[in-house]
Order: sequence, then structure tokens, then C-alpha cells
Amino acid sequence: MSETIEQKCISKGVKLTEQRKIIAKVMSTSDDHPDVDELYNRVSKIDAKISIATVYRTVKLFEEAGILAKHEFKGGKARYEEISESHHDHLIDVKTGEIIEFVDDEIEKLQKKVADKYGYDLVDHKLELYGVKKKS
Amino acid sequence: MSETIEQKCISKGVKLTEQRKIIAKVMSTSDDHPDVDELYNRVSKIDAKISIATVYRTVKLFEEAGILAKHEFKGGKARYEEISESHHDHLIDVKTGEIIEFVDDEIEKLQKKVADKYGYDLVDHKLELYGVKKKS
DNA sequence: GTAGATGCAAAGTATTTGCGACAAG
DNA sequence: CTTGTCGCAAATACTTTGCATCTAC
Repeated sequence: MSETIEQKCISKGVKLTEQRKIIAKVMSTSDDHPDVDELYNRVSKIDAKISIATVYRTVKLFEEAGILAKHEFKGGKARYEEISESHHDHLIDVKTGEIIEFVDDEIEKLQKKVADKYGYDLVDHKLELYGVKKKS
Repeated sequence: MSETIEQKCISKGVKLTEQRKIIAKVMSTSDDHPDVDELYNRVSKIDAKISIATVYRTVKLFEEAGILAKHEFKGGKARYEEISESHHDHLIDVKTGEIIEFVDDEIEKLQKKVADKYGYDLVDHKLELYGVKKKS
């Protein structure tokens, strides 16, 4: 782990409040992809007075600062995860909802190539695979 | 063009009402990816009495019947397009909102390979590229 | 004729915002 | 100090739903 979310806030000039520290801590220690409601639940266990509005405001702020990544997988609610050095995409088990992170350099390269072909520079991309476990 | 939406409804046993015919017609003649609001606007020009609830119900029905594809690009509203024989993905211009459809067989193959590697059969996938036009 | 579709308005979700009180730098 | 944040509740945006009426088959 290179830099904590708190450190990122400092280096990006994001003011650190008590609430933000707690949200940062919870996201740092979560290795899944919680939605705002779930994040709010976890945060509430540490400080029950934090409001869900603050959680919404904070994840948005962190997202804009490039600290958190927002995902809109199928099924409504937005989900968040900490941005790490290594980019990855997601494979979602449609039966269980389990999410597997994966990296495939070849696909990454091909994406750039496609964008290039149409005269674009890639600024972002989203790749989600939805699958079911094989019987075998 | 192989089969109209109306024909697909018949072959899939979807009851064809006056409203559904109009929605089908509008989607058939749209070559963009309208959201429900926009679709409702277009439909209203043909029959002003159709309610937005019907539009919502119909796109959902058509989606479940495999006639329309639902996309949740960045920015809230779901957008729809007719499913055609040839699968494609989307390159979105983040400045203008323009959407370019593309096909890349190699990426498709690699996706299957990734799913396979984790022991999954791919049932669906989503690939969106977000880019800005090159200055060149 | 009957099951299913429609229109309307009301209800749900997920998320954002106005505002007075409060806290970080 | 002063600017920006917080908590609360009200507001918004998108989508779904209950119910009485109507329509396709």
C-alpha cells in the first residue's frame, strides 16, 4: 500500500474533517465495493452521528479528487472502491453478486487501439463481465 | 435489416397494442440511443395520449424479450437501442456526448478467455470507452 | 369474454440541496 | 476569523406501481 486515503487528501488539498477521516478509514479497510448505504452502515458503527448526506457528499468529493472510483453495475445503486496503483476491471457473478477483479493488459492495449482508430484519446473506460460459474 | 421490432414481438409472443407499435416504430427509426424521456417525446409527437408509464413498461418488456438493449452510461438515465444481429460496444465522446458504435472481435475473444480463466461462462458484458477527440 | 395493457396519480428509490449551526485551517 | 462542512429535512430525478378502465386476441 503506497499512500492512505488521508494522505491523498492532504496532497490533493482536500480538507480533512473528522467525518471524512472516518469514511476514508472505512473505505481503506474495505476490500469489497460497498454502495453508499452499506458504507453508511459501516461508518455509523464508528460514529453514529454522521449523516448519509455527508457520506454522499464525501464519496462524490473523493471521486472528483481521484481517490475513489464509482461503479454503476447493474442494479441501481452506485458502488465505490479505493483507486489503487494498479487498474483493474470486474467480473461479476450474476447469481451470487460476487465481484472478481482482474487485469488484462492485452484488452487494455486493444481499447487504446480502438479509440485511436476513431481519432480519440481514451480518458476513461469501463469493462464489466457478467458470468455464471461453470458446472464442470 | 432482418426483422422489424413488430415482427420480433409476434415471434416472441408479445402482445401488440397500438402504443407498443408506436414505440416499436420510433425505436426502429432511431439510430441513436434515446433515454426514456427522449423516447417519450418522440412517441408523443405521434400519439400525445401515451403516458410515460407505458413507455417505461414497454422498454422494460422489450428489454426482457431481448428486443432492446438497455445502457447505463455515465449520467443517470438509462438509454435504449434496438438489438441488431451484430453485437457492438460504445465509444463515448465525453465532451459532446456523441456515441460511436464499434466492434472488436479480438476484445470479445479475450473477454471470454478472461471469464474462462476464472471458471465462468460469460452471459453478458459491458465495454464503454470514454474519450476526447484528438487535436492532431 | 377475459387476461393483460393503459393512464393517471401516488409511491418508491437513489441522490442532491438549502439552511442555520459548527469546525478546520 | 472565515470559508467550507455538517446534520437535518425537504426536494429532486428517475422509475415503478395500484387501481379502475379499456383493448387485443
